[in-house]
Amino acid sequence: MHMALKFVLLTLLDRERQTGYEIVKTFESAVGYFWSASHQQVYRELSKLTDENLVKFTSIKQGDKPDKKVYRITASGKQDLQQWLQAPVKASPGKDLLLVKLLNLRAENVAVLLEELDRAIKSAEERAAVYSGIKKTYYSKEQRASLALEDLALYLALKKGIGSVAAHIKWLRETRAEIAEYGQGRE
Amino acid sequence: MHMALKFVLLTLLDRERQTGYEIVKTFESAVGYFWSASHQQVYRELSKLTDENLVKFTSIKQGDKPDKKVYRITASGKQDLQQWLQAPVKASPGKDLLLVKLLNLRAENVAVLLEELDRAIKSAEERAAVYSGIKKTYYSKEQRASLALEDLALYLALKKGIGSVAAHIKWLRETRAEIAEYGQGRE
DNA sequence: TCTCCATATGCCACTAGTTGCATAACATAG
DNA sequence: CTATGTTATGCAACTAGTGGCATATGGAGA
Repeated sequence: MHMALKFVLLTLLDRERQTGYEIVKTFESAVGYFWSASHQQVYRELSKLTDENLVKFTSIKQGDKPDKKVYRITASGKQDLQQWLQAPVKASPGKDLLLVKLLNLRAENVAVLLEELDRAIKSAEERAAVYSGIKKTYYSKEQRASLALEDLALYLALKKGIGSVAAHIKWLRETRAEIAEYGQGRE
Repeated sequence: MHMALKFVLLTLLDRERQTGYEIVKTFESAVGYFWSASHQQVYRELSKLTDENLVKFTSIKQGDKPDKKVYRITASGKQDLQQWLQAPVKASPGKDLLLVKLLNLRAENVAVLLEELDRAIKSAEERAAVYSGIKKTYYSKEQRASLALEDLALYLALKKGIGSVAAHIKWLRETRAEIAEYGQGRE
């Protein structure tokens, strides 16, 4: 079983009617933190989903802009989506090139790997700050108290992001310290 | 810049000479927690790396088993690897189908999503137990004290795994509780 | 004019990943 | 004998992902 993008698109179109362009924009914003796909992929998949009658579109002429196709999920599409929801998600083992780089750890590579870790720390801290800002702006205590069930997912995704980036920063710092200590002559 | 598997293979062959089969086995054990590739991919890539003179192999006849090719990295390969080490790693935004599923959150899907979360909690707890067992078996305090620099990477990978699975379990539990609370009629 | 940006869609060629199949050598169990 | 497992390698077909190119409509700036 694969076809993950299919179900991502069905999910998004189940929430609201959208153009391919809007979906691509979604992947560049909120959803982009936990899914992404190029516009070529999106249009390719939408075309297939249309052929399979899982979605349909309405063409709309826009005077000031190019024409657009607004897609919506069909009843068949809803069925497929519901079946997918019932099926267990297979967790995909991640790929972490930073850890691969650390496999190259030996005396002559210590400096370059410490640089990599410093970059990673900086980048992770920036990401943590972004998440924190999003939380403050969109999910204050009051805003969270009035969140509808349908709007909870993005908040939960944010919480996951916050928790995992914090754990990552913790690990990065400890790793950096441990390697720097080896570099000091421990080995 | 892509070709990630290329550098994973160069890294592994820089550490020790190996057959394609051994590399695949590596992806099924320790390294598999942070990288993976099918045997078809491995052989395809090894073939390309050989054509590009980044690795070379020695064919060995084995009486009781099929012949094998033992690969090793060339000087060119080492150069390529070193250049890659100097270059910043691009963090790839993850893909999280569980979060995509949560986008389907509404009253009629609460039960099925709670089931999914329960499965995820169970699975994550099992993974945490595996990591804990590995730490206890291979990385006791004494063993860690005598770890060579070259052997640190797998320990650091384990630490990362432990930290991130803990954060994940925390989030899963909080998420489950929050959704169950909505299901109790908060909405 | 060109370049960049926005909205909007699409084709093409290639790489990376997946799945199925295959061969060769051995072993064990039913 | 078949089935399963191991060690060992490889081909083929397909899907998923990436990067480049393109068109169409508009805008702004150098």
